Amino acid sequence: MELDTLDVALLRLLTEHPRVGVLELSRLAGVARATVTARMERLRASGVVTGYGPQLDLAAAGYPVQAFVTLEIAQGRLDEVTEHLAALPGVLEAYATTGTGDVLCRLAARSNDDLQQILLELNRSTGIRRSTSVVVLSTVVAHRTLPLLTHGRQRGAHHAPSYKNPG
Amino acid sequence: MELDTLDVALLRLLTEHPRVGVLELSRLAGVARATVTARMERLRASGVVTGYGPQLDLAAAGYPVQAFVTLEIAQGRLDEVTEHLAALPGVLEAYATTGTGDVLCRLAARSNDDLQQILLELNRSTGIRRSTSVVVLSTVVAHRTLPLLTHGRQRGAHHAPSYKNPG
DNA sequence: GGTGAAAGGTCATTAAG
DNA sequence: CTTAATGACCTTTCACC
Repeated sequence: MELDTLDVALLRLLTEHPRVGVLELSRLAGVARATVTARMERLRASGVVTGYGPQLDLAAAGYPVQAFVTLEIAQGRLDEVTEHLAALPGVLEAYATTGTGDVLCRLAARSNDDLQQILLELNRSTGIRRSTSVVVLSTVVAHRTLPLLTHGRQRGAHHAPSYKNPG
Repeated sequence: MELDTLDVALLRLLTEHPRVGVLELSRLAGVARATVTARMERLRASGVVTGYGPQLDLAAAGYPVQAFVTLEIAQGRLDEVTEHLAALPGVLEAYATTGTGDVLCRLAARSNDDLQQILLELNRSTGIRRSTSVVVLSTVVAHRTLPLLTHGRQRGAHHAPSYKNPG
């Protein structure tokens, strides 16, 4: 779905003033309340907004150590590894990628010792050929999406850059 | 801060029923309203909950391509690169890490062409010696934190595993 | 626990593509 | 003509004191 200015404005307002109601949101955005309701429903229905769950600072919650682990998977055993990863609470997210590694996953742990335990558990999967891990030292750019939606409108990259559209 | 069962239960309820009020939350959790209010304030004040902003599916919003890029930074030029990364909307997050790379960052783009543009812009920083990128093919484990808080209670990893705490 | 104030739902009207 | 926004109605529900 393509987001217009109002959509992005609403998302920004929701980000800055997290738990405001629809009425105040409509005031802040300068549109009618029903409009806000309709837009939010549209964003939800289209799958752009997947939820409004609380955003957690894992470090503050007692998990100050994070790491990225690149896994090489034995041929045809991704499903098995997927199950294994999903069963480990320390695995925050995992993605299949191109490159020499096959899966990149992100871990959180209470300490370096705890991280080592998680890595050991992780490597107990026989579907994992090899793993390389790097520990997060500091945050350079904190997680964000609004700049992309606001300024990332450099279209044309997929609008026929050097050849005309077929047809 | 250490989270107890009620804290985790509230966070789970907030995740599943995003925009419910405190009253219904107290009913769902089976505790008094004031308790919920106090806990939520405590979670906010302690920094565990940083916000309730909307969670976005970038693919649904028109950015289906994601990539992880490992950067090697020229000695002492991390600040310069940090500024550069922060100025690029396509950079979703970035972390300084151990390992042969110095910074791991995550990008989103409208297409592979768009991704290439972003990578070119990224590499225009003279503080970046070398960059290696992998493209995300699929999600193996979707982003989550609740399993960690719920089951990730294997404490003791930082409770003097093989040596006593320094006195 | 009481009270002022929103949320949520619906709808006819109107503006714009 | 289709789609979307609007302002107004109402009832229920919540947040605050």
